[in-house]
Amino acid sequence: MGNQKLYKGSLQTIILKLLESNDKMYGYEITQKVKELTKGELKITEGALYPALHKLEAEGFLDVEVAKVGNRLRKYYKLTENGTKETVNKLEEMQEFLRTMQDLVNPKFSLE
Amino acid sequence: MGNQKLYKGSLQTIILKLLESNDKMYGYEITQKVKELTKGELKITEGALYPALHKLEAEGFLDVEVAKVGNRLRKYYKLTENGTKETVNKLEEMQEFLRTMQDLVNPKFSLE
DNA sequence: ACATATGCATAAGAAAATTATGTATATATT
DNA sequence: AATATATACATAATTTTCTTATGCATATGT
Repeated sequence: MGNQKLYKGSLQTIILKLLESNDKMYGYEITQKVKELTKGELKITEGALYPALHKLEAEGFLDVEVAKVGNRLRKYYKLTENGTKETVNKLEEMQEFLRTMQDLVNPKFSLE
Repeated sequence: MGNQKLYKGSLQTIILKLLESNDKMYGYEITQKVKELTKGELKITEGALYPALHKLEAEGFLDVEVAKVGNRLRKYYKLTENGTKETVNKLEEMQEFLRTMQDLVNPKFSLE
């Protein structure tokens, strides 16, 4: 780790991508999935996650469905129609960012 | 553009990388170089750049040399010994970040 | 009994940017 | 000659996005 700050700005995209792949997920599940997929490199904190989910919901990109499992509650989030479009946009932006950054820090041809 | 916020957290790494490749550069030159290398996708603002340079200098990663060109002054920055080490570290962190992010948003095998 | 895991949430503070503003010289355009 | 754009530095106010701390509650493992 130590490079957590590089992830600044990418949380929304990560959430949207996961929901595109998994139909519906709840908050805690997202934190665990990210930890698993990144082999522990990225740990999403609740202080970042829940506000982000609320914001995406307020913007109309996510729908919520509350479920009771045993005696505990879960809030399942899924993409709205607009959320699906937004996901496509965000993923394109992310790809462009990754390409640009790759070229900047590890240029194949000596551009600089 | 529109994805400027994804670059949050990567400015220091970009500066260090450019100085590793170009020996010495001044602030305005850095903004132009980045604009050129990213084909206009990333525009570093002065409000971000100058404080970042001052911070890197204060941390002992950069040395400054003031030059007068015509009637205007330039501040040339170059890596110190520690700055060179820091650059290696930052670039490794960046590579790991880029790999992880690539796997997250564009997995080759269906991991999710 | 006690620690850890599951599950939600918000508040205080820090970090890193954007936007706005300021100063000054040099060059190109009308 | 006047005006706009480019070059060159800098800082202050504000915003965005996160971390850290805290709070509540249930479930499970030791």
